[in-house]
Amino acid sequence: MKASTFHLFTTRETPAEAEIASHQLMLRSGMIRKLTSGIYTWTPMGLRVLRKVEAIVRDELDKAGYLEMLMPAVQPAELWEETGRWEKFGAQLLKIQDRAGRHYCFGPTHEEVMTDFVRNEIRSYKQLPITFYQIQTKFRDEIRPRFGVMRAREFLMKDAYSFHIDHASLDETYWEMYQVYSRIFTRTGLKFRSVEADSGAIGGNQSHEFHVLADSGEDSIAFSDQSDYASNVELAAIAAPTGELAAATEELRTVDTPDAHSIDELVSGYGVAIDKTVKTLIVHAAEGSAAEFVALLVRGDRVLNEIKAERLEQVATPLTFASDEEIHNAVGASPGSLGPVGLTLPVIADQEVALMSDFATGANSDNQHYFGVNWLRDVELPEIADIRNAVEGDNSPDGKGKLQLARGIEVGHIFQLGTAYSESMNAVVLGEDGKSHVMHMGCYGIGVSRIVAAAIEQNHDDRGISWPEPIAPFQLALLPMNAKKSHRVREAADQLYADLLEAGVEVLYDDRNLRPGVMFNDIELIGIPHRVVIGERGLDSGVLEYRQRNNTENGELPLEGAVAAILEKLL
RNA sequence: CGGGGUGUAGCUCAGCCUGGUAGAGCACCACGUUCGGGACGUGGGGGUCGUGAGUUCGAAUCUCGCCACCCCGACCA
Repeated sequence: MKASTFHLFTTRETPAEAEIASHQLMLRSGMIRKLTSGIYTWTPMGLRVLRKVEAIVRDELDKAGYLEMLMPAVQPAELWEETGRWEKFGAQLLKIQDRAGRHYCFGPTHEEVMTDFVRNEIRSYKQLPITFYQIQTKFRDEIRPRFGVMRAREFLMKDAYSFHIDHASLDETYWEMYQVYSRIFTRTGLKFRSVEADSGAIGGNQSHEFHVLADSGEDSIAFSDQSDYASNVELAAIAAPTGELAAATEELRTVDTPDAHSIDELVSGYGVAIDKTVKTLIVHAAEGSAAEFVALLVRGDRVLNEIKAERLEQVATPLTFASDEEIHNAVGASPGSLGPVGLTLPVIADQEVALMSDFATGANSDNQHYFGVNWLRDVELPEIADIRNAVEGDNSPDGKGKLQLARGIEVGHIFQLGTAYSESMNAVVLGEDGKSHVMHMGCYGIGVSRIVAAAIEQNHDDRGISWPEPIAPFQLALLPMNAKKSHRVREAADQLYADLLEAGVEVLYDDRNLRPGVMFNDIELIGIPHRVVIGERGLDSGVLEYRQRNNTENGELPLEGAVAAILEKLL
């Protein structure tokens, strides 16, 4: 490809709207342009990368025997009403009407359409298992689109759905897909990690996320330093801390704390160590409980894990925090002054809290706290549970090692859906026993456009993008120096370009007749992995200059037999 | 959805407070010089100042409405 006709839409300045590196670099390198909030045009350069990722995904899925198809982006409301998701999906569902006033949505996902197709076409267990996939533009009306294509409203996604006669078959395909995903992400050349994930409200019993590791990632993942355990931090269980309840060394005392309405104020205003504070959160109790509310205790510097809390049988689903007014009515104090001592509500303490001694907590009376609180002596030890987010250094739940935290960008998610959709949509097949069986389903997503952004987050420097070779828009950039004046350079470059094309190399030939600095900067910004420079100096001594994008040293290649030498350098 | 901010040339921004002929740098076009790490000179094209009302002799500038975009928050005791 010649740069003169391919058009590079690079810019020197960073658009003000871009915050993170990948967004800035995608704009500056001319890969994308914003049309409106969360909606982007892919330029020829950007599209090349997107297609590279897509090709890897498609190739591995095809090899695994899964079947590509293409479903409509626009879907009728009736299908979504069958599963109840027309209402449940929420504001992210883009609803549209045709001229007759009929209701549709722009598909954010395709469980309904897929299940509808399969229930109409698949009749017998003999046709199972079967897995279909598509690579298609999705639309989710994100609450807050940001970071360019990383969290866009319109995005390219690979979604796959598998159908099975029973759970055992689903489980088999699920783990097969897990392996396929591992191969896909390995092939992209990105550092990634698969983690146990929340199977969430959809139900099902298995779910894994695949994360590209990057410091700027929106998700936090926890993994053991001594085993294979890895999990979304939201889900990461924490093994109970070892140790005994320490003996009390302080007297229980009531302290007037008119300035302390939060843990931070308690710590900064009254000299309490934050790991000697306990915060008390009041949530709604499960329906049918004796009490209306439940108190949850976590250490002052910890964060309640809502997924874990919601799983407690005493706690209402979905987790609902009591309002200030409800707290006042139930306890007689403001939210900032709550504590377990003298509390008449059921109390559940985080396992770490249960081992604390001499701690500070609200006195259930406004403007007062108890200091020097000790379990057993001052208040009965409550029920204990794991209800907080994991932090670095917690015990790994598999009993091996400590947890470490890393940031990740979720680029893949696999799910055992079970019969959630097939049941509500009556997707059944005849089994070997001659009876109807509700099909078991799995669904498997990959954020194709997000992978592009994630790859940049993981692979860039102050000069621009540095693509992993498998997804680079071009393998090689060919830069002639002063070709305008030097016929020798021009001819040598033209010839090498033709030879490289002949050899099947994806080469970007910068024939724009620009000053060298401009070409170098553009090519480095775009992030092409290999670069060959042809100049008068080299021609005199029969060499080409060669450099890799992630290197700052120049090397040389012989002009004679240059193509073969270049091919050696390519992946 | 709540809070904050910004809309002026393709991009980054100044001008607005204190109303009076719309600016800079980059980018773009022409010519010349230059040519191994974002050159220079000369000349030039390009903006109904987001939009609608209002105030005023006069509005980019003041007032109000609307729209768009960006940021923060929606784990708080």
